[in-house]
Amino acid sequence: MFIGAVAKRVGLSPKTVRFYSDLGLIQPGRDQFTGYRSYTEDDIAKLKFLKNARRFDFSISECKSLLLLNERHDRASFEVKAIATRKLKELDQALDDLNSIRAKLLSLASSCPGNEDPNCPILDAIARD
Amino acid sequence: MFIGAVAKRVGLSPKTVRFYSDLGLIQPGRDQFTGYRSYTEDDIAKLKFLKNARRFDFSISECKSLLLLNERHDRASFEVKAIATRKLKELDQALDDLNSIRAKLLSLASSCPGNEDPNCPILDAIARD
DNA sequence: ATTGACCCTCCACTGACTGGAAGGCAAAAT
DNA sequence: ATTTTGCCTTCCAGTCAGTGGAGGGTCAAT
Repeated sequence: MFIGAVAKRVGLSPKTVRFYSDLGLIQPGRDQFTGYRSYTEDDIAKLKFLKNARRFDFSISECKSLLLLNERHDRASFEVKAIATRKLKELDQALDDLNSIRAKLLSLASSCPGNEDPNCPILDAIARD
Repeated sequence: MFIGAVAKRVGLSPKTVRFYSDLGLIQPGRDQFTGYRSYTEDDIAKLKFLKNARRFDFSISECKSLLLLNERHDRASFEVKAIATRKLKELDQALDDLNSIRAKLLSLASSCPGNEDPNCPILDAIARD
């Protein structure tokens, strides 16, 4: 199957699929006459795996590791869990940061009249030394 | 004041301060003989403003708008509040996304034994079509 | 005279793509 | 028969907000 049809089936853009093949995450064959990238069902399964892994905010590099673990049948589940746990920590950190920002901004926005008047506690807070 | 001292006082790297002057966010004068960027107290206040605004996840472009509003004394507070409210929506969206990711990943990680065994529900979930 | 601490500009890199130009190939519409 | 369309290819540039480094000028102290 060629890249356009593959992309549609997997739910990625052809650009992204090409990008993943440039990175060596997937090694599609080539049509002997046209030079088109040619994907097997196995390649397509890997692309789906990548798409799903990316949705968990795993980096490309982490996705590569997970892909390898998925193929390595003598893996240990703790190897996978370690990656997931590290990602969870990152997510928790990011959530804490965003929550803190959100709370501060919400409080400032709430105290801002939002009228024609120039006086604005949001600007005051940002300008505060 | 020159860029190194300014950066220290504001809490940004000299690179970043230079970057902001390249973007035209701040227009420091130049030392007539050395060509060094030369910052007034006003410039330093603006840099602090930028640093604080960036901490709220405002983009550089939004920071520029906020900076202009802060200087424009005939502004209306609703102009500022509109930017803040839009950012709050973005933050809420990002938080929802992250929370959903986190919940799914946590549930998967919890169901993974994390032992020497190859069987792993995390990989199973990612590989699932 | 030289060292060290500043400063300058310019280029390249990050991550994960996206957009677009320029061109090849094959089938379908005119 | 020709043109259009719709694939596909490669390569270059841009996104965002910086960071890192090379190569070189300036200044005070040693």
